Amino acid sequence: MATIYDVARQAGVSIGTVSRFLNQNGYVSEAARERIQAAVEALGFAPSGVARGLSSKQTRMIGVVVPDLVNLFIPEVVRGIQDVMDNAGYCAVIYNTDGLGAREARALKLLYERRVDGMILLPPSSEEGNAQIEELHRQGLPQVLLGRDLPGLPLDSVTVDTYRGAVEAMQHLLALGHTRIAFVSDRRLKRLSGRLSGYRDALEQAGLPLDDELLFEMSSMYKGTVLDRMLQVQDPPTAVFSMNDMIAIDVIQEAYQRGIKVPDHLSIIGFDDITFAASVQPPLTTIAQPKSLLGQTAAELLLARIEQKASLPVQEVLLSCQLIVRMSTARR
Amino acid sequence: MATIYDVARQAGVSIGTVSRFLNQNGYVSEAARERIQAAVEALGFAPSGVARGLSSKQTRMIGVVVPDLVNLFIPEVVRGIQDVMDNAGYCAVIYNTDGLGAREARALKLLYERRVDGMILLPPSSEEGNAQIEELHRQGLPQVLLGRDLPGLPLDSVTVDTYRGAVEAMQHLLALGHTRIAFVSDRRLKRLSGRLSGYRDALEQAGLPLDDELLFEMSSMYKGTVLDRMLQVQDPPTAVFSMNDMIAIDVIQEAYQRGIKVPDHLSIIGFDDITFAASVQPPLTTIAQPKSLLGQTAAELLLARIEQKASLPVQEVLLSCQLIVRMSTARR
DNA sequence: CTGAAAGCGCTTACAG
DNA sequence: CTGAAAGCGCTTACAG
Repeated sequence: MATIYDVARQAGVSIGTVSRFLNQNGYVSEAARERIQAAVEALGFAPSGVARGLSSKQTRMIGVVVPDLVNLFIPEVVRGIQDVMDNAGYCAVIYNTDGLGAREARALKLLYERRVDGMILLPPSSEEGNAQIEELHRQGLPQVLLGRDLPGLPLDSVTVDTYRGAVEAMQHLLALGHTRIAFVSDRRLKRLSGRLSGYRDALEQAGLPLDDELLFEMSSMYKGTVLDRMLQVQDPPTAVFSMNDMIAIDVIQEAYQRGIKVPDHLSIIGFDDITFAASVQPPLTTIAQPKSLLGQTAAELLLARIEQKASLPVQEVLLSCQLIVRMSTARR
Repeated sequence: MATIYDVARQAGVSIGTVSRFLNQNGYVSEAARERIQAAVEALGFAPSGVARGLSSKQTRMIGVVVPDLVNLFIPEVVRGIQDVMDNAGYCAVIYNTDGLGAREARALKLLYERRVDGMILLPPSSEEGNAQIEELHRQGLPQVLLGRDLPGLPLDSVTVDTYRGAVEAMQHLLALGHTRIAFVSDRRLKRLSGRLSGYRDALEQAGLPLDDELLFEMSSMYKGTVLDRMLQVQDPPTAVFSMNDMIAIDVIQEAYQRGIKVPDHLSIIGFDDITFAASVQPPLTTIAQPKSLLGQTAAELLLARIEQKASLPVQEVLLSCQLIVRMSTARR
């Protein structure tokens, strides 16, 4: 593999000159330029990012820690991150944690050893992970939180106002005349409490009672029976607010199997607006999260932080959701 | 940021000894061990992967070039790759090409500059990309092709026998008594021709005519009208073999909107078995691809290649598909 | 068991 | 405009 020495020798100049040519900083005479260019091509020379990283103290790599790539939501966020980073000349190293605290801490450590210039961290948060984030922050590593927070640490972050989104989802249902509205959550996503607060507050504001019987949890334990449980409630719900689209789609399917028509007999609204939301039958009414924008914003915050370090004040960006009305909700 | 020099000084040994301790090769006295360990912890020392990479000439990073992360299929494959690589102590740098030849070539070049120890390359292939692959192969970089081939280059590869899968899909439909079977493809996926060949051969073997009128293309241009076009054929199809699940699901939705019952009036079979296939209504009969296994196998081939380089014979692994019968297909 | 030294392939002042 | 030299933080024989 050709090195800068090979190029220098073949072009009859010093490595310093080749370096200046490569980085387009400092002067290089036209004559030298041409010879170097020719040598680079003849040798198929590609400068070593590793050596560069060592001497320049920046790798132009960033770490992205995600809970799961096999989830319709994450890849779109990652896409947004990569688009921005790619443009800025950075590579993204993606690490899966499976939502496990131990793996999160390990991912952070490994990425740090790799000397990434910064990191973007997605949920969920764990104690081990948080401790590691704190440690890295102390070491001066730029980090941006995406969709999660870590009280007490002055870190940049981007979040979606899911509370507001939940309120909007509820207002949509309320405006359609529903008064018995179920909330379906997922045991693993307990932390996403903004949605539940929005559900509660919207109900309260509408002067409706908060009935714990209308709170359901879709766990593997119960899988496939949420709807059954709903129907057993006296004065059963006429509408369902699901904490995410995946769950909403499962409920739609359960309804279909029992001959319950959506939205005629039951209205269902989801959350996220995953790619499939528009393709199910009936197309799902949902609260869209700005997935790509989330990623892009996080990337931009990180870039700014990498370039300015401590001199920049901490930024916390809050993005808003959007109600997408499709066919799964109707007047009661 | 602490370096190996800081650790050595604090522990009262030379950096060579610290290095030996870190890599657990060579002897280090018990006394030295303890002092070094203490110094490492006190300083929060994490050895620089960059410096390591430069001197050891291996970065323990691999590149993964994918067409698109926002596609139910890819993330699962990537997952399989990461699981294996992670275990072997490698990081995966993922690069998106959007299926664009120019971006593919660029991705390869950038990854090479980063001195990844090897790469796994997913479809589609492009001329620019192929030229770059050839160039890198000449430079001695280990590369594994996943789900694609590049005739003429002796590269390791893993592929799924989609031809066989297509034949099985067709045999399933034929066994149900269908004789007029449509094939729906996607303009962007023209290259995935194994499926089409399987469709044709199965028909031929069954002694059925090959009717070009039954070949449809789902392109954005026609989007939403495939079914309409199908119904205009005289003696219209009673079953549809779709080149992938996404398309199959779109067709199901179109059918639903026109009041055509699946599978009563029309049987539909997909390909891939994406996560959602089981969640649509009716649950989709499909040909499952071993997504995670594809990734794992590619990772294992690459690992072997990295360790043994040229001494290993070229390996070409062919994985098989599996028919998953659900509810979208029925007797004619 | 341990240290001194060279080397990995670049960048970056510093002279000239 | 250009070269010589130091340095980035490790690994790896080589002596001892």
